[in-house]
Amino acid sequence: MATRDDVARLAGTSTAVVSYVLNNGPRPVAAATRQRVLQAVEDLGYRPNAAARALSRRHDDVIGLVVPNFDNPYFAALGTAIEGAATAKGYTVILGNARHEDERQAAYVETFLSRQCCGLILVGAAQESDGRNGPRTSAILKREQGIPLVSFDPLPSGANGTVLAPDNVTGAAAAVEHLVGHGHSRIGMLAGPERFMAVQERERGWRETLDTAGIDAASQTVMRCRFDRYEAFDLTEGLLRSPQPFTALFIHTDEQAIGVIHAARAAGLTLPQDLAIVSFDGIREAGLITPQLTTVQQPITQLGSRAVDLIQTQIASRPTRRTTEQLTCRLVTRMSCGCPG
Amino acid sequence: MATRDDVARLAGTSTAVVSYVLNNGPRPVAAATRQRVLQAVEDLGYRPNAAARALSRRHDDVIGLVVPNFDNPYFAALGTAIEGAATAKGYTVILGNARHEDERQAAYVETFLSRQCCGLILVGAAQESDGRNGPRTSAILKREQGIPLVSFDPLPSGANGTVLAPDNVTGAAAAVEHLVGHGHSRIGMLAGPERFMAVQERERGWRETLDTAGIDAASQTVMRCRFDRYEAFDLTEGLLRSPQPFTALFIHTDEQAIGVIHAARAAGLTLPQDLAIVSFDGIREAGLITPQLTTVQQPITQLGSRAVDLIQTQIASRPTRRTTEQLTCRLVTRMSCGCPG
DNA sequence: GTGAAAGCGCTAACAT
DNA sequence: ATGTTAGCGCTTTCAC
Repeated sequence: MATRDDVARLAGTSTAVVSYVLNNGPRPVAAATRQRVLQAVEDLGYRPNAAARALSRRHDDVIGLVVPNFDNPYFAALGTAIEGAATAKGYTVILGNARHEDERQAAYVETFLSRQCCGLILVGAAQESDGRNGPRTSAILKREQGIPLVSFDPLPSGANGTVLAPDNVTGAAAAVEHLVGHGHSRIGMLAGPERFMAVQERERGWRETLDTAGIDAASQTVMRCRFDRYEAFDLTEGLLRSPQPFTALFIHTDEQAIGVIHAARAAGLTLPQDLAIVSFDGIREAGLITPQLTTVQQPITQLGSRAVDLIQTQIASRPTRRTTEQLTCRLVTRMSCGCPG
Repeated sequence: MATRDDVARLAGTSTAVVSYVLNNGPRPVAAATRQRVLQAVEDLGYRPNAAARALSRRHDDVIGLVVPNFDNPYFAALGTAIEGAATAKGYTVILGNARHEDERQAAYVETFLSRQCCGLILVGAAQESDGRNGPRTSAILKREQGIPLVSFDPLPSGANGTVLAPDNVTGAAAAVEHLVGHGHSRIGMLAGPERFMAVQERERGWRETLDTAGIDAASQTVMRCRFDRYEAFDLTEGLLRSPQPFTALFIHTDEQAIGVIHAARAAGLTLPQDLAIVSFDGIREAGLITPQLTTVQQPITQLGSRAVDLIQTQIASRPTRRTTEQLTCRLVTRMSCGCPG
């Protein structure tokens, strides 16, 4: 493997100059010299050693991204958005799959940090009842003052960075209002595990909207299951075979709603006539499934690019406190709610 | 950030000893000394600098994995399997999303290589008409002699490593035989883009089985579309509204079959009565959708762990030629083919 | 505009 | 069993 020394030798210059041209700085280089260097790089098939560079610079243009599970289309889409935005700005992203385990998330964070990554983006890996990151992850984050950090969950106290999220409460409210507008008064909720902030927020949006509409939320059905379609299917399949105390359901995610659609089909129900549903996220599949899902569309692309922007900002001036930022969602009406489509 | 010097100082020993205990070798360390070192590491919250280590060792225990698209459940599952196997063996995997672009795949390969990764696993990113990797990726692979390499597509000539894949031909044959067994004689195929090896192989299995059964394959319908359910939906939705010259379809992937199921529903067809389908892959969703998919199940977990084993083998003795390895699939009969389920 | 050289944090051969 | 030390390939300050 050719090194920078070889390039310098071939170009008849010093190693410093090679750096200057490869990095476009910090010193200027004469056009002719630059040409010779570039030529030498080409001839040698030279590839810079990123480890050496990271060691010398004490940081690497790599963003560490941890997602809870890339089998989930929403996380896959968000991951793709983040990766796209990062790549466009010249960062490389390295992806870890936490599988919803604090241990694994912590291991990835350690790995990324030890590789001198320039920032961390953590998606939906809460483990604690207060919606914060799990103990192992939290411990690392608290120690790691100054690392650019964007989290889609609340940060542990002591960790600095920004919490980025969709406006769950408002989005959920729009969804439930829409269902009320369709004339429903018995509107249940299929929520997620209680320890997630997003779960709590969407549930709050549901509850408050119901109350505003004069419907007693406390007497409505609340069900809970994990985020995947399979679990939602298992939960609702048997249940939907008998009459239920709701005519409509607000569902925490599209992914879960897809499970409900399958379960309803298995139970012989026709949606939206027998059961109207509205969910949250706006994954692509929401537009494919029958009935097409009315859903609260998250600005996934913007969330991705905003996350990267925030990392960039924090690289420039290290985070010294926690900030929060919410992006607005918009209700996309399709057919599952009872609209003509 | 504490360094190895700090640890040595606190433990009252030399930096070499710290390395010996942290790496469990290459020299033995007295139990008492080891304890002091471990204690110092703990006290300082010391985290080794992976960049420095990679620079010094000239390699890093990281496996670079490139998938074409992690929005696709099959690739997500395979990625998860690979990641799980790698983690279990002490490797870290860094994931790149090529989005089916040679440029992007090549960029990831470069990145991984420049970070001293110890091996490369490339999944389904063929770009050439012969099923091989695209020009940019191929150029890199050819130059990079000796890097442990596992590819799920054919390797460019000049590159060494092993091509790992399911036994597509045999699997496809089993699927088509099953359809013939159900009494179908007009069995079309929904294939993928022709340039992929897997596409050619599954198509061959279909063709040969038809011929063996005395059915003229050349007069059967062949359709093609990309690997996602959306494209399969778009392709077949209009089409299925009018009578078709096939009563059964062998579909290249479950993902595409899901698109067909949605399209059939939109067209008012009932599966499997109006159209029987069998597909390939065995993703989890095959068991959820209605009708449940009869499919050729790939041994996804084994493919993942085998890929990592192969990397490990090649680390021990560098690859000097190309080898091929196929894993057997098995037909899982469910309802989409016409079986009672 | 260019070159020399001092590190960055770690590994491992060599010495004790 | 432990310590010394010469790199690994790159960046960057400082001199010229």
